[in-house]
Formats: sequence, structure tokens, C-alpha cells
Amino acid sequence: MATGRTHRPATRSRGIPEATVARLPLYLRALTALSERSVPTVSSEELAAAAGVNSAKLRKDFSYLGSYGTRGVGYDVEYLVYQISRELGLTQDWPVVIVGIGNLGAALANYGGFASRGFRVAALIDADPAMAGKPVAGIPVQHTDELEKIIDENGVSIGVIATPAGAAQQVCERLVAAGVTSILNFAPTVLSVPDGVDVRKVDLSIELQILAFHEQRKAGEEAAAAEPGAVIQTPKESGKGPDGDVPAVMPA
Amino acid sequence: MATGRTHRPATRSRGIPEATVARLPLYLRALTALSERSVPTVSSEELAAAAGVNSAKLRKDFSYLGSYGTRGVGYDVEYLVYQISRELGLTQDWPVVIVGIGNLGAALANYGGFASRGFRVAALIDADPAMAGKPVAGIPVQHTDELEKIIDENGVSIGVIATPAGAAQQVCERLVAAGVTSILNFAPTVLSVPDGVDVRKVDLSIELQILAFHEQRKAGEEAAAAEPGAVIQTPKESGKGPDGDVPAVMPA
DNA sequence: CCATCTTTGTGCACGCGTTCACAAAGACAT
DNA sequence: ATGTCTTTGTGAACGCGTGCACAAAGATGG
Repeated sequence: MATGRTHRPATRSRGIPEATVARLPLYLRALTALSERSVPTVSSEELAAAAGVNSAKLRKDFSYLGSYGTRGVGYDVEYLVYQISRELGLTQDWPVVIVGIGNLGAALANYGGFASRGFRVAALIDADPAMAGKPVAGIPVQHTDELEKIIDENGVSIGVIATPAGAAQQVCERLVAAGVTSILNFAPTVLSVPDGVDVRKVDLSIELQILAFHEQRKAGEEAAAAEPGAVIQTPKESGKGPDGDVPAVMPA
Repeated sequence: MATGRTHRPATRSRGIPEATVARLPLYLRALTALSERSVPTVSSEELAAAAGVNSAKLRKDFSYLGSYGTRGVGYDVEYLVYQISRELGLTQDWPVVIVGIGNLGAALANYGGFASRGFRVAALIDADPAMAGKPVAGIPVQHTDELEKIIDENGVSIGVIATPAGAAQQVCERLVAAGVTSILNFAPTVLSVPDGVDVRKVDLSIELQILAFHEQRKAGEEAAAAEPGAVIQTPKESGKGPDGDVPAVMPA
């Protein structure tokens, strides 16, 4: 999620809830897989299972886009692929720059998922002069000095930051000043941006820490169950097993 | 936040809301930075600004952990660092295996954020025999055949999947069968796991698609403001439904 | 044309998360 | 002590997201 002061409170984009928007790519991926298998139609139940969500949720999500299904039959796969692609803006070409070509930046440049759907790596940018000209994923790395020119000439509006944390804010400001209005940030820092600029953050270590929290909890409960005398702060569970109703983590 | 969401439904672990848990690492990072600058105390307002959240939210988050602040003064930085670390389970050592040492896997292995906080890369695993023995980030890659043995001997409970999508589910099943109960998945697939196993997903292309959605909306609004009445991006109806499609832009 | 069956689309209720606003608590000066 | 000032901790209201459950819509068969 965007971490800085990033979200405009009002203006629910055309009435489509943010939670729904976040799931559309998931549906799109499942639909694409079906399309490749030449499946003509799919029911909300089947598609929901493939995407790992509740079928009622999926139907409600689709209802925000319009009535694209046929009662008694389901959804036309090809048609839905097109509608969701259009809704997400994937029918147009999005030039993207990646700043910071270290291990992660190189991985991103090589990542097939980008090119596959509307996104095109317009340039790779790094501050290290030694990197300049060196090709990564078939694209020559350019020096940070060229940043503004590259963005302007290619009409780039989406930037990916894969620099060390220390450089991120500065890079961000240059990107924004040059005209970028959407940023995907991999650096472990909170970016501050002006209104009108979207920031989404991907933080590897945060994800791991969240997993560790749950892992610890699981371990604690186990220990408590095995040795009732141990004082591990767990909620009193009326005698029966600890947390008897832990739901499936992911329907998947 | 990263990710695609992969939410855990209810089950407020020990009464701490999931949303709060997801923010604790953020607070921890901000606090660590303050600690390194030897700042003794910090107010909720300052810390909230540093973490990029609302101060009331931060105070409520902390209230779930206990009353660690001093009214009229703020929070003791060192004390809070310790409390949050303990809460997240970072005071113990978490051995982690990374499966799939491609570009991304290598980037993860080199990522400093892991080792810095409780996490230790116990092993790198890849299916390619040619990779075996080759050191990445100073750790020799081991073949997938060794997976079960490695997990067992190191007591690994957290696994990171950085394989291609096609291999992810199979790798996941082997990890789970071998005893892993928390998985961080970078492969663009929905993993299905048994109850009791946590999965968090990080999907680069989904994040980009969400940005594209907002970007498209911004562009549409701009155009609509500049030239009211103009129909942006008329979808070309290819065969299907006769419904006169909704324009991609809301009416000015 | 009618009956039946399937599946969508959605009204509704519920619970979680966010935010406001303020009383309580402590620091500090007088 | 007493009063003032700062900042925490939280009750309460509100809004969003989720999931149930069902009526409406269309397909299908007789």
C-alpha cells in the first residue's frame, strides 16, 4: 500500500472500491489461464476457486464493472478478459523506468510479468557510472543524469524505485519533478510525495516480519497446549482446544 | 502494503488486529532509525509522521500492546523497540530457506533486510543441477533433492518461494510436508495450503496493474477536464454483446 | 408456451478498521 | 500544593468490505 500521504480520501475511482481494484489483476490472471486452455465460459464459483476468493465477493466485484455475465450460464472468458484489461488500463502501453539496477532492479528488469501485460521497460537507470552502457535484460543501463530526459522523451508516468533506502527519497523527488505520477517503491523507506502522486510499497522484510509474528503465535499456542503450566499470554479458551476455530488462511 | 493481500480472515491473534500487526514493522523501522540517532523519546505525532500514518491510529495500535507511553512526554524509543521486536517474535532467530535462485532469488539472498532482523538464510535451494554448489551471497546453492533434509536439520519453519509459477505449488507442498508453516510467495500463482499454514503473497505485476488503473483514471480526468464531452478510448466491440459500452471516463 | 433448473446480481446485516474528540495522567513551573 | 500544559489512551461514531441468502433472469427441455 501507499504509505506516505498518498490517498485522496474521496473520489472513489468511478465508484469501484479500492479492494475490488486490487483483486481485478487476480481475476485477470485466472481468466487468462482459462483463455489459454480455450475454455469458453466460466461460472463465478469456478473462477472464484481459481482466484482464491469467495464467489459472492467475485460477483459483487464484477457488478461494479457492469453486468457482464449471463444468468444460468456464467461469464464469457474472452469478453471478461477484455473488460477487465480495459478497466485496469492494460489495453494501452505503459512505459516504465526502473531506477537502481542492483540485484533487485536486475531481477525486475528480467521479470517476464512486466512485458506480458501492457508494461514496457523504457529504461534502466543507475547512479553508478560503471554500470552505464552495460546491458541488463537486453537493455543498456543509463546514468542517473539522463533521468529527466528519459522520462520526458518516453512519456513515462510510472517509475519503479529499487535503490538503497538512502537514495530513494531523492530519486523519488526527481521522478516526480520530471513528471512521474505513479511510483512502485521497493526501498525500505516511507516516501513523501505531493498530492496526486500514487505510491505503492513492496517491502520484503515487512512481509517476513508479519509471518514471524504468526509463526511465533503458533509456536506459543503449541507450547501452551503441550504444557498447560507454561504462562504464555493466550486468551482463555473455555477449556477446549486453543483457538479451535482458526479459519483457513487462504481458500486458495 | 505489499501485496496482494492474502488476508487472514478473523482470528485476532491474541487480540491484536491484523491491520495493527501489519503496521508494527513500519513503526519498528522508524524507531530503529531514531534509536540510531540516539533520540531518547518520541511523541505519537512525530513517530506517526515518520512512519507515514495517522497519530491516532498509531496510539490505538500501541494500546493493543499495552501502555508503554508516558503522558505529557511520549514513548521511550529503546523500550518500544524492544517491546515491538518481542511482539513480532524478532528476538529469536528465524532460519529461512529460499527456493528458486533465479534473478529474484539471488536478489533476496543478497537483501540485507533479512539478516538485520532475526532472519537468517539457512539455505538456498534450486532445481537446476548446474547451480548446485555455486555460491550466491556467500551461500552455496543446494539441489532440490536436499530440501526435506535441510528443513529438518535446520528447524526451518519459514520458506520463501521464488520459483517460476509452474513449480510453485509443488515446491509449496514439499515445504509444507517437510514442516514449513509460513510461506512467502513471489510466484504469480495462488497457492493452496492446508489449514494452519500461513501464506503471504508478493506480486510485482499486480502492484503495477493497480498503479496503472489509477494512472489511467488520472489521465482520463485530466482529459475530461480539458475537453468535456470527449470520449476517451472507445472500446471497439469485437463481436460480443450489443451493449453500448460505458465510456472509460466519468461524465464531467 | 410453460415449467424447471442454473447462475447471476444485489439488498442487507455484520464486523473490522479508522478517525475524532476528549478525559485522564503525568511533567513541570510557580 | 496547585495550576497549567502536554500527550497519552480510549469511548464512540462512522464507513468500508465481506458474506449470506434470495429474487430476478435467462437457458433448456418438454
